[in-house]
Amino acid sequence: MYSNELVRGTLKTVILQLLSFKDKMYGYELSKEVKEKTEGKIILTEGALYPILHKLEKDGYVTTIFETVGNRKRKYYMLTGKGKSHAKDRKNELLDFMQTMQSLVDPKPSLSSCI
Amino acid sequence: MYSNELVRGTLKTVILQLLSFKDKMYGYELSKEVKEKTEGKIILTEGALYPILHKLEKDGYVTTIFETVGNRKRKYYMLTGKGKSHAKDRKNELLDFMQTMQSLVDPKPSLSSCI
DNA sequence: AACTATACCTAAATTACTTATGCATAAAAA
DNA sequence: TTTTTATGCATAAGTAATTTAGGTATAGTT
Repeated sequence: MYSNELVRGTLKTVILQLLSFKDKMYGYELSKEVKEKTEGKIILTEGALYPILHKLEKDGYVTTIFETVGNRKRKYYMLTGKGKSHAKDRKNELLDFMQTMQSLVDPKPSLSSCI
Repeated sequence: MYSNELVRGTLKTVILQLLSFKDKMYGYELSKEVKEKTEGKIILTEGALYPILHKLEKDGYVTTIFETVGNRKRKYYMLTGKGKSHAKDRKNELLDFMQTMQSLVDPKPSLSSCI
């Protein structure tokens, strides 16, 4: 588990990115996916998740539909055109930021991450 | 300029890392260095900087000495042994986190960053 | 004379979260 | 059979790292 300060601020970008990989996703699914894909190192709690999703909808980045799958009601989120564009921007900003941070804390990085 | 959310949470790590590169640094110097090294993309404001430095001192990660250089009083910060160890830990956590984020938002990264 | 740079500091406000709680259904374990 | 775990949604109070805005002082620049 990473310290909260580090994860704070990246969650919206993560959600936007995961939504861009699929046609639609629901909240619980997003929560599970983040946990699985990060091997439990990043936990997207419900208290963070749902307010972010609601804000994305309010800002016009996602639209929603309810679907009932085997007696379970799910609220699916889908990126709008504006949302897809926003997701790309946020991703590019994050990648740029991480490169800047790399050069700042590790001026002479190893090439171990390269094939 | 990156969005505040993104930078928020990384500043303490950045400061610890910059301090680990030199024997001693003072506040204003840290502020200038972050701005220069990131080409203005990360601004370490005084309202963030000084509280962080004071907390680092309180927590025993740095010690301080005052020096007067040409009528200007500077407060120099130096990492303690504990501070050096902490700086390494924070750096490793940040690098680990960034790798996790990379794989999360960019599952098939380009190799453009490799030589 | 006013502005910019150097150099330190603090305090109120913001905000993205954490923690805690609530509701409902279904499957698994005790 | 009763309780825990998993699924699925949601909100609300509290926390803490900042931002924003202010203060003090000296020195060089316009």
